[in-house]
Parts: sequence; structure tokens; C-alpha cells
Amino acid sequence: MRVTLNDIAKLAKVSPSTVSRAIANNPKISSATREKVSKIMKDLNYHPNIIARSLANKSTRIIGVIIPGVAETAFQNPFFPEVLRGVSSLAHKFKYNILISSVSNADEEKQTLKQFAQGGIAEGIILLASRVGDPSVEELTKLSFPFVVIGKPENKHEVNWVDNNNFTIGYELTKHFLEQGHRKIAFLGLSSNYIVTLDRLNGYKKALEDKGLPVDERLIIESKFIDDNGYDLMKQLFNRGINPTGVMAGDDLLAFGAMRFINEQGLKVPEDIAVSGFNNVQLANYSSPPLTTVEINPYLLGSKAFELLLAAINSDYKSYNRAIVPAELVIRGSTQIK
Amino acid sequence: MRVTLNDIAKLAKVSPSTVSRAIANNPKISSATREKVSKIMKDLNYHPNIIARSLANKSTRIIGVIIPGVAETAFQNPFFPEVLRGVSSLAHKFKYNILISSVSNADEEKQTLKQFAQGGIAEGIILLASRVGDPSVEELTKLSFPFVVIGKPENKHEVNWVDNNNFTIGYELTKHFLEQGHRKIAFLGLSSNYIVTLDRLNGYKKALEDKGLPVDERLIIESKFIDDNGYDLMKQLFNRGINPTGVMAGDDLLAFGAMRFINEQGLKVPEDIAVSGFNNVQLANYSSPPLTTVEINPYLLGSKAFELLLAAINSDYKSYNRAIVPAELVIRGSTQIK
DNA sequence: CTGAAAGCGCTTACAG
DNA sequence: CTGAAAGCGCTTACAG
Repeated sequence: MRVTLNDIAKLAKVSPSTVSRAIANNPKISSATREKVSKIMKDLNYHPNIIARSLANKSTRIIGVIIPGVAETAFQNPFFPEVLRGVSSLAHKFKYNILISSVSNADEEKQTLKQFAQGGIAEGIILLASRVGDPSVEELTKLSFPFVVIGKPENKHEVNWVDNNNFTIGYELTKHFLEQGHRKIAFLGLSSNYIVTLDRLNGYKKALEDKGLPVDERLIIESKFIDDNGYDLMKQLFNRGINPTGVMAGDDLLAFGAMRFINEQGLKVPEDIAVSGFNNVQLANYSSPPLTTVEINPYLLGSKAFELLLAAINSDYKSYNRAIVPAELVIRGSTQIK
Repeated sequence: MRVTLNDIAKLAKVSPSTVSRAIANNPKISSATREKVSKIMKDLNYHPNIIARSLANKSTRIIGVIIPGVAETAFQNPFFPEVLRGVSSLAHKFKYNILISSVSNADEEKQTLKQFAQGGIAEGIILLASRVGDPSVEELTKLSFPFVVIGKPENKHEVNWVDNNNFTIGYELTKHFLEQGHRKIAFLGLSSNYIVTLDRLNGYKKALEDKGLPVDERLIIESKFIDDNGYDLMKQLFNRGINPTGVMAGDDLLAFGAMRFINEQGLKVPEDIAVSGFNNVQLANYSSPPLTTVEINPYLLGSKAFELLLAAINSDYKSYNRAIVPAELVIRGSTQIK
């Protein structure tokens, strides 16, 4: 049998209350008893039962992190561990634990949500990657349960969220292409289900507009299926008979695929077509040419999300907060002719 | 205030015991009362408090997953989400939840372990990637707490573990190189802290031996630092003045880096030097040439780990189990001349 | 500074 | 088939 607080109390010849206070470092306890109790705890290798404590406290110090199925977020994969590390690091600092669930469909997601939120396990929830019409966002809002979304949700005013400045970075990236003299710049891999990519697209459009250039819808290639790869999307673009001189891909992997197709056509990057990606995967620095991309700072997205969540958990009155983690342009050889 | 089981009992004019039984689908409850209770629960949107249930049950249905800091396992990153998905999927099936902790140093790891295991939160623990002299393995063994290691641990007889057949796959991969006529095959990126890479090395050596070839230690390049990349390791190899015709890299990313260095020397893959990787990252299929690699089936590693853990949790007597998830050779253009 | 008592929200032998 | 009671292992007003 596990040793309990009561066992300690008996051995120390004090009341359970006293042991409890000693553990909690309650200053009212005399140092004599504190030490006596401490010694016995150490001797018996006693560790308080966190579950019992949670029940008494009505505080579990657990937050839930819900990760949508891989199927839906193939593109999220590479930076997900970093986001988690960000959450984890701050959670650890504030003595919170993380309950995780990678759900594979909407039904599972709903079920998990219920368990975490209504089951009294988690004190708050972090949702990775909100989609258009995300049912979880709706559900949690209805429950008025503390939660934070990573990736700006649709209904952005009544939700806590953290995201990159996607509009701005889309704008800047486009501007970079324009400054290199490009006029026919393709936007490869729009997923209209994800608000982040819509934001980037708007930045793209605004940059063209500011330059007095029209938006050619044929240059915007949607990525409908998760297994779309850059190669195929690039081929689609070519089949439309319009020859871009620049390609902004929504993801580094898409960019690599696009580069492969371009090379197969006997064209060169960046001389014939400049290419950029997104997410700054490790390999982006090592491709040939090295890939211009965007560092989205996933670790910060995670840690900021935890910060907001903590605020939401601890605040009595309701308020909706957001945090913007700046994304940074990483310019490399794939968009710059030496 | 949250609605509790007692609230339901009062409204339904039955005892709390009855409500509890109704929830648990205890067959002794008449369908009449069961329905009455169910209706009220639904009306009040009641959800049992999992924490209270855990305390009464002495069963949390939570397992812990401990992920060593990114610093120590850069190479693990790409497949970690897949492992987690494997664990998660089976956990979900058996109604277990997953508490996660990505620890960044040994101290944090120890602390987390204590909390999970001795704090009575988790019923079992999955440890990712055991290192040589892993302190967590030792600690959990001492506590005789149920746990499973992903990646064969040192002390393999007194521990539950799941791993690939690393020796065999190292052997087969080497054999593949030999069959292509290679005789000077480098082993790039040995991390002697990780038993998996040692196993692969042994497979490599055995294959050479079976062929009657000597092992040239100069062909074995150790990767001491986490930020070692394939490019630099390959350069090291060249600097040793020995020219391999084949390179087995311990990871796809290392392989890409190696290929880059090779290309810069004006040499071609696979004609001058054949290259292989490990882990079968998405990009391996799309590099030029496509990369020969090893599919380690991370999803299966995760789900098998959960299976073993469940067995360990539920068995009264002690036994040590292991599961081998077959890795598969994926032969592509980087090792085959058309 | 310390203790007795009640309570957190469930479950489960025991009795009927 | 149902209920009263005890218990899971803690915490925390309240009283002294």
C-alpha cells in the first residue's frame, strides 16, 4: 500500500492537518514540527497523492492540448513538437501538467473536449490550428470554459488566440518578390479552410494593390487535398498556361516539390523562377539553392498560448486576449540572384 | 457551481448510489430508474467529475509520456508526432488519457517522473528514446512502476521495451550496398549514447564480416554534437582521406546534408557515391535523386508501446515484455544506378 | 502554532 | 433492485 498523509501524521504524532500544512510550507508551522514531519516523509519516501489534492483543492493544475488529426494538418506536423515544447516549458514553470489528445476526427474531438472540460480534469484548453467553422471553438465558448486557440479563429473577437502576423508577413514576402522585379507571382497552396492561409493571401493581395498591380486569380492555386504536393500544384499552375516568375508556397515542403517540378522543366531557381516557402524547416537552409522562407517561431506560439490560457484561468471577469508572435522573413538564395 | 452526482440524485429522488450505478451501466438498475436518471443528467448537462472518480476508484486512466528535451533528440523530432499518434490512438481506444511532459534536462525529467509515478497521477509511463545509462529507467525500475521504453534500453532484460529490429535493418541496408558492388561503405552519424544506433552499427559490421570484409574504423563517423549536420560529417569523412563509394547516414536529414557536400565536390549520387538515410521523412521521396531510407513505422512503435504498458499495468505478477516493430528498407534512386 | 471536523465528488461492499 | 454508510487522500475554515 502506498504511504499516505495519515501514515505520516501517526508516525510524527501530529494531526493530518499539521502534516498537510507542513507540506504546503504554511508559515504557521513551527520549524521543529516541520522538520520532524519532513524527516519522516523522506524516510518513508512519501509523495502526496495529487488526485486527492486536486479534489480537495478543486484545482487540478492540468491543461489540455488538443491536436487535430494528422490527416487534417499534415502541414502542421513539422512545427508541432516545437509548439508543444513552448507550451510545456511555461507549463512546467507554473507547475502545470499537460494532458494531450491527438484526435483523428470531429467526433473524437468532441468527446475529448467533453472529458477534459466538463469532466473537471483540465482547467483550460489549448486548441491547435483552428479551422473555418471549428466546432470545438463553438463548444468551448458555449461552456465558457477557458481556452486559447493557436491560429486565429474565425470568430476572433470572442476567443483568446495567438497567431503570427500572417497578413503582414504575407505582405512583406510579396513585397520582397516585387522588389526583386517579379510581377507574376503565384500563391501556391491556399487552404481556404485555414484562416492563417487566408490572412497571408490578403497580405499578398494588398501588396500587389499597393504597387498598382492587379490580382490574377489564375496565379492562386488551391490545395484541396492533404496529399497535394508542391510538384503537382506547380504542374497545375503550368497547365494554366501562365508563366510566373515567382512562387510563394504555403509551406517549405510544398516549395521543395515546386522546385523539383521547375528543375524538371529545365528551368532554374531563382534565375527563371524564384521560390519561397513557409515555416523554415531545418532543411530549408540546406537545399540548393537554400530556400527563402518564413520563420514562424513555433516555440513562442506555444509559450504565448500558455500565458494567455493562464490569464484566462485566473481571471474572474471575462475578457478576450490575443497575442501576435511576429514571423520573420528569412531570405535565402531561392529568391535572390547573386 | 457545477452540477454533481448528488444534485442528480435529489432531483431524481433516488440515492447517490443509484445514480452512480446508472452511470456505470450497472445491470442491476431497473431500466425505469436508469432512464429517469439519464434524462435528468442530460437536462442538467451533467458530467461526472473524473478526479473524484479517480480517487474513489484508485484508477486514473492516465498514462504519462516523457519526451527528452529537443536538445538531446534532434533526430527524433520528425517522427515524434507519429509515435504520439500511435500511443494516442490506442490510449483512446482503451479510454486512457495521456499526460505529457517534454523535459529539457535530467533534473526536470526526474521531477516529472516523481510527480507522475509517485504522485499517483499516472498508472504507467512511456519513455521516449532511452540513452545509455538512462537515469529514468533506473528510477522507475526501483519503484517497480509500470513503464515501457521506446528504443531498446541498456538493461534490456528487466524492462519492457519496444524497438525496431535495428540490428537486422542495419544488416540488410549494408547488404544492399554490398549487392550494389560497394566495398567502402561509410557509417555516418553514430551516436554512441543511443543504443539504437549501436545496434545498427553492429548489423553493419556483421554484414561486412559475413562478406569477408574488414571493418575500417575510419569509415565510421561519430556525431557528437546535436547540431552536427550531414554536410560537416561528410567533410570530416573526406578529410580522413578515404574515399567511400557508399554512405549510410543515421538519419534522412544527415543524408541530405551529405548529398549536398558530395554534389559540391563535383561528384554525383548515386554514380560516384551512393547515399542512404533513416526514418523515411516525407521529403525523402522527393529529393533528387529520391533517397533510399528506412521506414521505422513510428505509429506502430507508439501503439505497441501502449499495448505493452497496458499489459504491465494490468498484470499482477511481474514480467518483462518487448515488441519488435519491423523496419523496412525503402530503396530509391540514391543507391541505385538505373 | 495545532487539532477535530467537515468536505471535495465520487464508488462500493453490505444489508435488505 | 435500492439505500445508508464508509472510504478514497487530501485541504481548510473554525476554534483554541
